[in-house]
Amino acid sequence: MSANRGYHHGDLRAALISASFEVLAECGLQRFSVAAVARRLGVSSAAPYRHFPDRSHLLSAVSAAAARDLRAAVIAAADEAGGDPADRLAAAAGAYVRHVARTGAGLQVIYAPELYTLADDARREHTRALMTTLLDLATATGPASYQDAVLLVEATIAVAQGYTTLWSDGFFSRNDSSADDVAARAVQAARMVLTPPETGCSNQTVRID
Amino acid sequence: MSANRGYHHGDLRAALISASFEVLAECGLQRFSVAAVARRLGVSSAAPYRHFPDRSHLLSAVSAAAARDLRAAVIAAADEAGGDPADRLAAAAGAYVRHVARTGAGLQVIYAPELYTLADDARREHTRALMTTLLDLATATGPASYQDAVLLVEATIAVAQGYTTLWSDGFFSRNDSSADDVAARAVQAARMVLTPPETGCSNQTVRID
DNA sequence: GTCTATACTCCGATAGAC
DNA sequence: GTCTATCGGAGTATAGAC
Repeated sequence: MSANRGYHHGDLRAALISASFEVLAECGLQRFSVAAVARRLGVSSAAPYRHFPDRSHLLSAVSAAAARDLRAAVIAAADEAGGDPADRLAAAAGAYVRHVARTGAGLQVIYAPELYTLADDARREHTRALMTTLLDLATATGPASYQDAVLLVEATIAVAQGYTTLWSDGFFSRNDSSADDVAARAVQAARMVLTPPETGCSNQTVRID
Repeated sequence: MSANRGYHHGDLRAALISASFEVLAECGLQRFSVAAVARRLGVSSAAPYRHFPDRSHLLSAVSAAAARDLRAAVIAAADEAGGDPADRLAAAAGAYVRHVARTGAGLQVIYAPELYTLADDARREHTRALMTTLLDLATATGPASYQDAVLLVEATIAVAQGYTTLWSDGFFSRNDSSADDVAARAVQAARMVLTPPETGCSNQTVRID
């Protein structure tokens, strides 16, 4: 995995995907460029095109990897959250915030419009699995219908994405809020969106601690 | 300002700001360019630089206008929402979604990192007024502290921004969901985040109706 | 498989004519 | 105040050497 002598990488393809996450985390999708990824790896700007026909195909591979990793993070967070279905779904919001803070590859990347026309079965499969996982978590909370389960997933993702955007756009002062702080706030907010207001609700306002 | 002659605009400065919103709505901040704004107005790519020293200063003026318009929309939506403080704050989320869908200038533009170093008193004043308005709405819901009011504003904006991003990134199928549909969902979700779960809560899951 | 070199496009910004 | 013309830089992508 290290930079090698001469000019060769052991596995430039994998290295390109990995480095793409770093570029995304630092620059965002807006300023993502194949050239920047190549620079980061110390290879020429032409080298990536031996492994991906164009920028979109690289991004598609990144999207697939991001969906796979995010799904794993969501599952892990849900299992850590315990048995309550709403807690488990809300935990997915926290996993999302932390994942995007770390990798820079959120829904903007995973569902980037420019990838929609691309035929990439691996990516399709990973994004489908991610959505299935989220829908399963939502269904477990006992919505009245499949439609409602979809709305619950939407709400959860919207909360997570909202806090993520606020954080990455610098709306929070970076010094005051770590990614984990923001993730905790997202979980709290998601939990409230998902909570049928009846028994055992203790919070009066949105709080971190 | 000046008279119209030949290719001239009466007020190119104002026209540039207005056209910037259209470019933002179509391309997003990522692909926003001074050149595209000029093209849209049928003027040369050099013309904007007679009115703004550089791209950042144009964006700063756009940011100020966006903050002013968004604040007006928030106030109007709150007044329409009636007397309940939580309803009024939740209505701000809907106003935000509709505003961004229409103008393309959300927090990513209003609080764009590249504008932070710029000294633009007009913009500062408008963004400050917007935040004050939101904090006033939050304070009216009776948070335990100023800190909590800030957190309520954050939660409201996060929900609104989340639904907005999901919509603009094509996560919803455009055919199934209009901007107003999405705004309604955002209001519903925001209302639940803001609701202390005690009396009179009827919704079991997130619904539009 | 990676390099160098290059063609092309787009953008930001400036200079000078009118 | 706007135009034409132009420079410099960055990015995508290709061609051909090794």
